[in-house]
Amino acid sequence: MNKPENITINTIAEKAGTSKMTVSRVLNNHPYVKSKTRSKILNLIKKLKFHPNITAVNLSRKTPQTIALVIQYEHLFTNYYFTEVLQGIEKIVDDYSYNLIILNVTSRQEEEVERVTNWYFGKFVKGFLVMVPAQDSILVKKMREADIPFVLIGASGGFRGSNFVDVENYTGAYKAAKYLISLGHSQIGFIAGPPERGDAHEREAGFRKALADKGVPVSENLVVCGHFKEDLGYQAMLQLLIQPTRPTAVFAANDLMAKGAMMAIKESGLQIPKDISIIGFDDIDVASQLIPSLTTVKQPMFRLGTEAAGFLIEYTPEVDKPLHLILPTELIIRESSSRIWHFQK
Amino acid sequence: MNKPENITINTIAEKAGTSKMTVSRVLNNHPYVKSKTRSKILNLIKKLKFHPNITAVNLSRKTPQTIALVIQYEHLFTNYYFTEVLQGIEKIVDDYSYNLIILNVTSRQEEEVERVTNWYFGKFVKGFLVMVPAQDSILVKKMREADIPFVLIGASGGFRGSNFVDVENYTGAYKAAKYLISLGHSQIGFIAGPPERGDAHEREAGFRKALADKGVPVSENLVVCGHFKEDLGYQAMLQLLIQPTRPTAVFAANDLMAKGAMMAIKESGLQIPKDISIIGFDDIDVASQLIPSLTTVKQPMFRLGTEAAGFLIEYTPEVDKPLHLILPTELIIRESSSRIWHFQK
DNA sequence: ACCTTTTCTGATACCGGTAACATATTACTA
DNA sequence: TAGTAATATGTTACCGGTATCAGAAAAGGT
Repeated sequence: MNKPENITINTIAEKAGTSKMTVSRVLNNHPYVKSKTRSKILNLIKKLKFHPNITAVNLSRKTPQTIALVIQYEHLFTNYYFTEVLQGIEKIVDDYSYNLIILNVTSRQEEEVERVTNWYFGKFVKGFLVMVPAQDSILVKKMREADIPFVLIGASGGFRGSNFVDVENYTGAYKAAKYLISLGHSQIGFIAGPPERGDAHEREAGFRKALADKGVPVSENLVVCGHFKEDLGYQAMLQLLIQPTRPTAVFAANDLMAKGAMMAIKESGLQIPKDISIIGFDDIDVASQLIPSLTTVKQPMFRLGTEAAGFLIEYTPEVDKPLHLILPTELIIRESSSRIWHFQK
Repeated sequence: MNKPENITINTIAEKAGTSKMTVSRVLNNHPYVKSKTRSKILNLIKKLKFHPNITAVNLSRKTPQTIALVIQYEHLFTNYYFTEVLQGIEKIVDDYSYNLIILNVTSRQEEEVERVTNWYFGKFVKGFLVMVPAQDSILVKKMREADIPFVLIGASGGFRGSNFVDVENYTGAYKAAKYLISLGHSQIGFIAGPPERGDAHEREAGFRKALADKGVPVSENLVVCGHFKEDLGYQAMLQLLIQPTRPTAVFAANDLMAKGAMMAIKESGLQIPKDISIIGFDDIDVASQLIPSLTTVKQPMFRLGTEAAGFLIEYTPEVDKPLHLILPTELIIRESSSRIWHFQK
């Protein structure tokens, strides 16, 4: 009758001839264990393939050792940089020996909200990292009402009471536009993101402000929306190309759209940056691999993840002040932008 | 000194004047509770906002009530149908009152494997649903070695010993190609997926077999690779368009590439389906919204999720036989395909 | 050599639920 | 109306760890 071989901390203690408390100390790297005892226990653990029961650990500790990341898969395809943020999160989670679970939410159904918050109420997670674009998310609303610890990633607008990490969308866009102007461009197109999203909105605002500050007029027919999607960026560029005053430079509110736009430009027989300079936002992986490589505004995506996760893990209610962190963006100049080449029209 | 208000099952029992066992029975819908007692307890639960401690529940039950979905975000962008599979999974998980967590893996690092398997060894999850494209995944290898329950979704090739659910890639592609031939086409292009992926391979094989069976020769210059990506589908189509014998029909191994191909066709001034018929694979959401709407091979994606999750949840080791389920695909005829219009060349 | 401090180990209670069994109540049957 | 079955509730032990405190062994100081 070989029973199912359920190896627990007791099994190890028994075989090692110690109490289970000593085994627990070894597991948690407690200093007060004789090195001989320690190694004997470690050997047994390895030999018997013992793994502590996550659930039991969680139950006996006061605070959970797990955090959850909440994302909306539907929107993932415009959150291309998501992967890099996740890497940052995982780095920190690992450093703290925490666990990370990912939860998916779709729309704005009450029912789904509970499925998420139950992980907190059920004392399994310490809190949430929230990456949903919509500000009006009822999930976020419920979390605030219930005093659940959470950190918004990349959605600062309208949440002054909550924790968030975000990037300088406004300033980044401002810098990009200013840079184009400094290269001599004055007919500058803009491919905007989805108007309902805060980050998209801020980027457009930064763009407009830079032009205004420098006395460059914004031609409204050179501002088109591409909803952060590559194919719509392509379409948007086609629109810009048929305008009577063709832009000499185009600023796309994210790299994906910039990529689409570059394709449109190339197909129309024009050259980048000779005929049209192009600049993006995000600095996603492929930006540097495009031909020509894409000038863009780099978001510190990895750090977005580390900061958010670090705060949540360290967070102590009633002690910590809300986290309002806005990370700087950086203009990365590559080949797709250049000084205006010749006078047009 | 208002203490942190930790509401447990004991709190409820005390206030209700019963034992905590009765409360537990109410929580689990056990029939033997007087309805008056039941409603009194339910009211207290609602009033005090009690939520059972997930961790404690897991610890006292023998089997965990949670399953994990393992995905590879890097590859997500070619797994566009992922969202629909997920919905199927969530449906079942919900029906069984289970929980679902999502775990991300990136490459093939040992370290990551342990992070995943620990959820099982730590007795928190009953098993895994695995959606990683690579057959050579060391995660899958380890899971097999350790006898961890798991179900592969959409990756049947080479895993005869493991559980999997997949779709009839071969047959689906065969049907699609046969259909094109039946419309009178004989110069048929094929835009292939990444050669290292089993599903891509099967689709190509089905395509080739159909042509062979019907005595239609495969021109190798009409077979190009698009790696399941939209923009590469576009590029691939451009390739096909400049071939000396332009195809009158093109079969793309997934809808995303078909979408890109359609764009290329339209831009070249040709009409779909008048000049070129096009057909995809997957039936992703947008397929029916394209103009013209896309004829495609529909995968039962939702059901892929329900079957996999259902099996894993019901699974009993040593009793159940391995799950080898291959779901049928269906040819959905829409506007993008038609009988050959005129004789070319 | 004795006393203090530091290092090491164990006993016990507990985290918050559920399982299994026992007991008390009601309902039904003859 | 007693006797049995069905319904309703409580008791106890336990899931597998950790915290806390107490005690033992080793190390250090004078």
